[in-house]
Amino acid sequence: MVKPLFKAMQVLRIVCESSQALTLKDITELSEIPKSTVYRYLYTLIAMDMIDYNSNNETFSPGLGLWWLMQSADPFSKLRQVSSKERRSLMRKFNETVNLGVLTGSEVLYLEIVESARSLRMQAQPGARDDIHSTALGKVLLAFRPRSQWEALIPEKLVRHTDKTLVQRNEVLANLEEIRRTGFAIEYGENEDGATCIAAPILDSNGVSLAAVSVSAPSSRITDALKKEIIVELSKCCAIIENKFIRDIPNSAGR
Amino acid sequence: MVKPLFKAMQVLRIVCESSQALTLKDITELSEIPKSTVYRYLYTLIAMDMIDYNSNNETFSPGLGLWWLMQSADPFSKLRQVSSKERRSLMRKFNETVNLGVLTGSEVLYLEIVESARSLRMQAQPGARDDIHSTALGKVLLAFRPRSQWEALIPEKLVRHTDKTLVQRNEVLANLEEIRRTGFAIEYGENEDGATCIAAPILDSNGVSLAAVSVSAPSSRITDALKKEIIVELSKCCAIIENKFIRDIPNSAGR
DNA sequence: GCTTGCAATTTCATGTCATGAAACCATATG
DNA sequence: CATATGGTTTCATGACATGAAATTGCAAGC
Repeated sequence: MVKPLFKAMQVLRIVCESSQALTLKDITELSEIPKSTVYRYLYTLIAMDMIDYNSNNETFSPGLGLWWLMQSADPFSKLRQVSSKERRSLMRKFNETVNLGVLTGSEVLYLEIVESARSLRMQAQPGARDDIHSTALGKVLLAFRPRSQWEALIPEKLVRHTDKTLVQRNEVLANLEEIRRTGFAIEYGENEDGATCIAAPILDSNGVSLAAVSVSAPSSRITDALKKEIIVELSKCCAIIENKFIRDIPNSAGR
Repeated sequence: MVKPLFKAMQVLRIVCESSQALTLKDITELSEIPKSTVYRYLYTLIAMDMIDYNSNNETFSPGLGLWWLMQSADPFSKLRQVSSKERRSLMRKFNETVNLGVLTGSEVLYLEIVESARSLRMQAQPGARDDIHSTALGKVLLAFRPRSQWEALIPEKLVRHTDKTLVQRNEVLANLEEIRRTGFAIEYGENEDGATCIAAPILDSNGVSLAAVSVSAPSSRITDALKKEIIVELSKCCAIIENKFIRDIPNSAGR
């Protein structure tokens, strides 16, 4: 474990996670690392373009270097690109918000959101996270993982978000079984009151979920007929993405 | 200048810029840093989630940590989000590819591209770069910068991309003046044969270009009438984005 | 204009710890 | 079985990261 590297990354993280540009003093305090040390880290990171220095107000902010790194490194960029058209057309079809998410750690991560044009619509920011057990996206992602992961990711004690949240581990596990059978997840206000969400998985060639797509809308708008239609279109959409993705993948099958 | 940090960043960069996952040996050779040192860097970076280790084939690839950093740090995320709907609707209006770009260093950087659905269409990848002097996007971005920057960014010797490329500095400077007067740039096959591109700037409150939007299409499809229409719609689009962006900005006016 | 305060730089003696050669280990290949 | 290849660990060495403290630079207050 290389200490200067470790500490410098903390500094970088602090700079990146702050919404405002920070001064040396700020960073020193937040990181609890001596001033002169932080100073040298910053200096080095600036030389590498990881951090920008604004000489007007003597503040530090995230630099373009990171962006360059991501440009080639973003593990989801293929997924996003490949799926972008399908998700957009799905959004237009029902005029409801369409989300793309993946499992990270024990949460769902929203990668990208195509918002509907309606004024009453579901809203979230890319990068936001939610619990697995209370979202259709989360449950469908987990359902299509090896069952050995289920127990690890669904703890005994589950956070209640609304009246309808499943807080019993057994309930959730049963739900996962059903999702795995039917191929999609549906959730009525378990995560947020009045919000319904329908999700389907994007699977790799082994049948393990890579990502999932969901349509989320105010419960009031989701009639039974519409629900059926959404499920059909959503499944179609995911199947197409799956296909595209698998055909596109050879370049990531290294050496 | 903190050496371990500096070298570790090189390693990180190598891992990120490679299209395949690399082995320790690969990285050692590419970075020309001793094996054991690279090993420790990698180990540390893995602990920080900046790099992923795949134990199956003993390879290293970019990790999620970077993605998290970018999530909050991406200097263009606001611009992208704020402009996304306008650019999409512009694409639909003419069914031609719409680009969003910024100036970095002495090149144009394509931030995001909304592709038209036509089979003959302009294509580029986000993160791609082009010369300033041969693209509408580049010229419009530079035209709306202080004139003092013009000379610095337009060298005496200009690279010729096609028959039509302006390779005389004076020609380009005159062109910039005109663009500044008219408010948009148009380019017929100066960068690529048969490709026409029309661009307009997104300006900050001082009239300096932050970014630019362009419509690019095969020259054969761009009639005079269509050209005029595109210019009108493109200008409208940019004006709307400008407005949204300026209204949204307060949170980035730090401390 | 002088002083005071605050934050950014720079200095420097100290000893930590990053370093890389070499040894070691695990696995594949002939 | 021998050999090679690449990953992992060890270890003595001294380079260099470190942080306290001094210095500079700037701005506000008196």
